Amino acid sequence: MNNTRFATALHILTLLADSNEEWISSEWIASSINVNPVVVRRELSVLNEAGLVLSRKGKAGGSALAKNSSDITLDSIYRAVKNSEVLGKRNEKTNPQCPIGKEINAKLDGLFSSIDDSVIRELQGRTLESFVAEFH
Amino acid sequence: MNNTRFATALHILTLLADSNEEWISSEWIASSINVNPVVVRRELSVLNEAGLVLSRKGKAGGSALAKNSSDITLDSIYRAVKNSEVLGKRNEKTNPQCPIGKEINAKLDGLFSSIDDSVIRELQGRTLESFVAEFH
DNA sequence: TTAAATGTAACAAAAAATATTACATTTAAT
DNA sequence: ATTAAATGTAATATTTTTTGTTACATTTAA
Repeated sequence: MNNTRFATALHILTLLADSNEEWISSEWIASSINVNPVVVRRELSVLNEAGLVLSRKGKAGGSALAKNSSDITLDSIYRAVKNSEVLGKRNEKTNPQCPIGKEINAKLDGLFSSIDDSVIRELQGRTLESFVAEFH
Repeated sequence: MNNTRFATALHILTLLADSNEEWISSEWIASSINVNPVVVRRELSVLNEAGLVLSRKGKAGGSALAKNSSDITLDSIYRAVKNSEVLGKRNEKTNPQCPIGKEINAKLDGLFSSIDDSVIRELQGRTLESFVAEFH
């Protein structure tokens, strides 16, 4: 994760959680994050697929949380936006002639996914509600 | 971490651990990983700074582990190569007019570093020796 | 019918990661 | 001493990833 997707997604959800059931526009969200509205809509679309937000089109459209912020744990956000593993990428063309090169990616698979799992577990213990509660 | 640096570093160290005290060349390491030797030398230099490997120049030069593989925990490798946080980057230009935009990066700091810490702890429990032992 | 919103494709630009070239320096061995 | 083989590293190029932008079809409330 060398990108801003998690920060963007959590920012979006924090605004929605803080908006008293109002449907807020991507334009408005974008101005808080200070990124292009299209970037926000793209992320909203991902969060929608993950079942975290609802959106509606048309005049008076916008987005809102799909469930209570106490029922949204941070791991679901992470999972929705994650596009790489914690320990990064493997070298894909390791030498099959070399005993180490031949096997290392299989070994890395186990390590990489167990580290990823530990992050997921850590995030499962935190809710959007408690994150939002940190703001006053 | 959306790069191959951890995989590359661990590959290098695995080869060194497996090499019976021989000093092996970056050329040889590169052919196992299948990357450019300069990439290997750059990473060796980082691992050297971290106190994990020794290198010597000249004919019959090469690299070797600086300490026993049982004394190398994976977190030291991770720390040496890590150049981004687990949850990625923050949006750097959030809106100071917005109550959320104004504070979110401070809140993310706490979250991001506690997740990073949990990864470090997880990696501390694993040694290079036991990783290498998985190969036969 | 119009205004204001989403949804998304297509493309552009910027940033990050990786590869390559070149060469100075070091050191062992002949 | 000279040579061969290695590291160290700067400079640059290329590729991949990330982010931004433009454009426009579609939806919906007023």
